[in-house]
Amino acid sequence: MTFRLYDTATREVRDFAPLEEGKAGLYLCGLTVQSEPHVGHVRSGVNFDVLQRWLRHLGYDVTFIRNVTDIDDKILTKAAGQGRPWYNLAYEMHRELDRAYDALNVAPPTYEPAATGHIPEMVELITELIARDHAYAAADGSGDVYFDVQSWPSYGELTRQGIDDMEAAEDADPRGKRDPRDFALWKGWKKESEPETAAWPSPWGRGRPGWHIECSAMAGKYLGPAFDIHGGGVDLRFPHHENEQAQSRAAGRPFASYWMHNAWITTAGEKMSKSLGNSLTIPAVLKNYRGIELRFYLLMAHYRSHVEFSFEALDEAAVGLRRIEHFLDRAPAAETGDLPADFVAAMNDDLGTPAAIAVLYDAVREGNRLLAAGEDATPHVARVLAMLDVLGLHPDDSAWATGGGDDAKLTAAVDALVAGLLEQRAQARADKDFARADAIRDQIKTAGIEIEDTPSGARWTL
RNA sequence: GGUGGGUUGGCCGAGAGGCGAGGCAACGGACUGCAAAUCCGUGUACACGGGUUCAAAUCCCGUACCCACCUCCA
Repeated sequence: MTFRLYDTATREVRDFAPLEEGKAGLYLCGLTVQSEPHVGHVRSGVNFDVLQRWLRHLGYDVTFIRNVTDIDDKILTKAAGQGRPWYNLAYEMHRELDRAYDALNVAPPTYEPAATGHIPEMVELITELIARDHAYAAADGSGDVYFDVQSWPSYGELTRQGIDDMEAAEDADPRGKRDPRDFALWKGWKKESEPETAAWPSPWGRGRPGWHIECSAMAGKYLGPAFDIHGGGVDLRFPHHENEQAQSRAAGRPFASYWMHNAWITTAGEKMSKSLGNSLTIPAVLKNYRGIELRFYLLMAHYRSHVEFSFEALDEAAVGLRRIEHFLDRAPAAETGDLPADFVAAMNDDLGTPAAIAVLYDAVREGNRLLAAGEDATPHVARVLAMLDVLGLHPDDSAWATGGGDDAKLTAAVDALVAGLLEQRAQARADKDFARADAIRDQIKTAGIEIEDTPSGARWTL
């Protein structure tokens, strides 16, 4: 059975056929590091992390490039408003993003290039485009360089739009554009409003890169002129990905074979954005939820499905996850085993994580049934661990071991205290003094600790 | 105006012509001193109106409503 994935360009699920046998090259448009990451931002990170893990599981040698955009209008404006250097803001938010990815067990890519580190590659690409008559330096002396969309007949092919049907942005400054739909490859330095640190030398004067060119340049540098899969959020299809493809192909690079786009996470029916406040930033959510719970929640929906975020749904996901964890807690330890065929089929079908999780629950239920019957559930434990592992949800994964020493010490301390009380309760139960036994249980419960009686004695959980 | 997507049970969320994915909640049962945990059982869901078909949530036509993108966006 082969891996199949939905390709936005062809609008159909297609067999994955890599350019080079046994290898897979992935490029994901990462974030513009201008504010704290929120739940919506990390979705593509988690989705592509699952893709990366699945391709590796299938035996592919994966090269995964996920960029960071560390210079753009917003960063400049925001940093100026805060009275600090733009690079300081971008760097801080980049570190914040790394923490969010770590908390969700999003494995690092092969490399995470930043736009500002690849100015020469972009200049090179722009030069090539000018030489091929697909780009031009603005005649108004602004130092801007634009891509000439009229010079590229297949412009619009990715999103199936004809140039004539596109609305030109009403608020777009026409500047030196030949056509209002031409987009900036290079933005000339505006001395009066932009810091000199945000301007790099180029054949067209000092300036900074347009948004789209960085991805074409970096994908080209690390993955070559042609690579397998390019991904990002649906909003990036146009203009970002359309432009990336146009400028890359116009420069003679075939570019991506498959395009993957994840759907939105909205709140109150709206796109998440800074205007909705900070309650949904990753640091805020992680105050009340574990990273593994958020990751599980994100994987319960298919990556191409729109998700209406709610804390109620996140709570439900967390409860469901705890059932899986509880099974592993009480079942005998086992090594990670093989994946059930149904799980593999679900994942091979365009990363069908919801169907895959259904298989996971089937294994948990059957394992619990065997445990209740006093039979050997080891094979089911092995299967469950294998499935969790490939989804990045393995409980022993070091990513979940946050807090470190203090947490462990605290757990040990609580365990000692609760153990004493449980001993008293066990004695009371042995004496049939159930009133006293229940009083002890209530006392422990008041502290937020649940007691559960098992054949081998009582156990506690927070 | 152009392009793409959506509407599934109390809730979340899969599926894409024929056995009711799965989860959460609820109810009944088993187990338990009582619980908890666990297991077993319980639901006649597919926006609306037509059509095709032996068979439609799934295909076709139409209608309604919602959303995204159209050069800042995960």
